[in-house]
Amino acid sequence: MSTYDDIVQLALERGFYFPSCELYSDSSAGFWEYGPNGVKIKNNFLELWRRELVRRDAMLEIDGTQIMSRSVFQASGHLKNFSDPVVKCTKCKSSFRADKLIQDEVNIEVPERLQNDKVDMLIKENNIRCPSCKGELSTSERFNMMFKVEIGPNHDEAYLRPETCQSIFVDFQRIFKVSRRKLPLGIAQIGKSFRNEISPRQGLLRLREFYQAEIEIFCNPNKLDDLQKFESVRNTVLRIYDNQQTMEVTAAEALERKIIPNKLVAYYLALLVEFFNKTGIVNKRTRLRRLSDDEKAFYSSIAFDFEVDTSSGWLELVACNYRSDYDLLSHSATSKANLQVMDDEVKVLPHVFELSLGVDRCIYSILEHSYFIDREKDDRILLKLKPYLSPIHAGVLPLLKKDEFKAKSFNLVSLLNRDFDIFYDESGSIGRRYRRLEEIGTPFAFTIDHQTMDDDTVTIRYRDSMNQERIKINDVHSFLTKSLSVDR
RNA sequence: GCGACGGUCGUCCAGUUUGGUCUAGGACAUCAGAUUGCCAAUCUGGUAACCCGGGUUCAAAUCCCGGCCGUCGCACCA
Repeated sequence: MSTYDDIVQLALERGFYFPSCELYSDSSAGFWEYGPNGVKIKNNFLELWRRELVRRDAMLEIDGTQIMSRSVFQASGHLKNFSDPVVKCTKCKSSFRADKLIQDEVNIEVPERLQNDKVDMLIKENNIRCPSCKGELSTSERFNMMFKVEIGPNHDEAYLRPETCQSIFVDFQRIFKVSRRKLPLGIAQIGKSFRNEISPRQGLLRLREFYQAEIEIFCNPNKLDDLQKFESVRNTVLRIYDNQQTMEVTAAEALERKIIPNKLVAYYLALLVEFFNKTGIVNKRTRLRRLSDDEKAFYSSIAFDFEVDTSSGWLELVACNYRSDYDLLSHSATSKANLQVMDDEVKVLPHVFELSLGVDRCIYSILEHSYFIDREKDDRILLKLKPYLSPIHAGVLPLLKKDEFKAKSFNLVSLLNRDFDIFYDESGSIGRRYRRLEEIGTPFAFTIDHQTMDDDTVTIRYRDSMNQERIKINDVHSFLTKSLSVDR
């Protein structure tokens, strides 16, 4: 059984995540729910993201709507670029990209944005038939990866956003005006995005409805190397993959060797790497892959993918794109608003460097890199999650199911449960209870035993080492506070 | 979306070939009780499933058709 299967099984058994609407047989692929443990680890992950990126760099966070008007996607290019003409064979039901099919069959250039009836005409004129069975082709239809929704009684056209960043671009002007901030300015957002994938697969790795945590850095394109705060990350080691090889260089070296073109990009890539070093994802199994020209999105001039090695290969977690002025320019043109801002007495249309993170993929990767089977100890399964990411911070367990043990336990629980995620468990043997806790990554367990009755100390048991120590009940709260803090 | 294979308690699996024995069985997990008292112990008892819809039949987990989901391959992935 592969690690992927292990994780899926653990997710199902312990409520990390599971298929949406599974009670009903008409549930669709590509939709997954986070269960109780999954929500907690996701929240903890996002709080770490806020800490290490948003707060550290004094970014501003917003929360935009998921439904956005048609014009937004006209400006962003999604209406045009996100939709393909598709024809189906009436006989064998195969479907084809109409523009590509015509191009292949008749060898003429077909513009992507050709009207449906023109496509149909071309197919008819050239007598194009199904390439696999020679059956007759249907008239063409548009397949757009965006989910269309209708608003109000007039069915006004709108869409579920296919990426969260559009909210940031359309909100930029107001935020910049009212926040009294200067360039460069990071605006961040956590939220859901929606893509009508043709064939979603592999659980959390490819979803139709998914979480993104995006950061858009608005900057003056003439000042990309004017960045004092770069000094704080100049020695941060980046693992960069380029030309089929991975090299480890500091941020400063990467600049000197022109692997990264400017300080601004280098600084944010370094922040991102430092953030991931605190997630429990193994550093040596990550890389910043420099994208070649033909892999880049059309709007991107500099592109790195932050990737992680998983049991199903290298997986893209964060797309880092220098989008230049593509977004603000097109929103400016479509909306007729002037989106220029003042920077040092000069009017400038900001450029954008983007860090677009796929939350669900990160959660999966963290689970996979944390999953261990302890062959020394009866093959116990444990998730070696960072304590601050764990869905349960600590267990509170009475050694015996006696009233005085329970009473002491409840006291301890009430001392802790407003500040930490605590699980109280009195059922079964003590060993079994420890095993259940460590399977969901709980780093500590406090056991109320006979000695507790004498001196108000409890046993603390550590997940990874299984070691035990005694600690005063009154010190437990500060112990947890200290143990759950994130290293600087 | 196409093709191949699959879908049975929370999880994994048996049963499907040859319809009736299935009132659907086991293991692990879970719950209650007993026992033990610091690492998945033991005993007793319990909860819990044939993916959905239609068809064939006296009778369907089992055969047929359609749908949905999953795995893999192809295509797709701004």
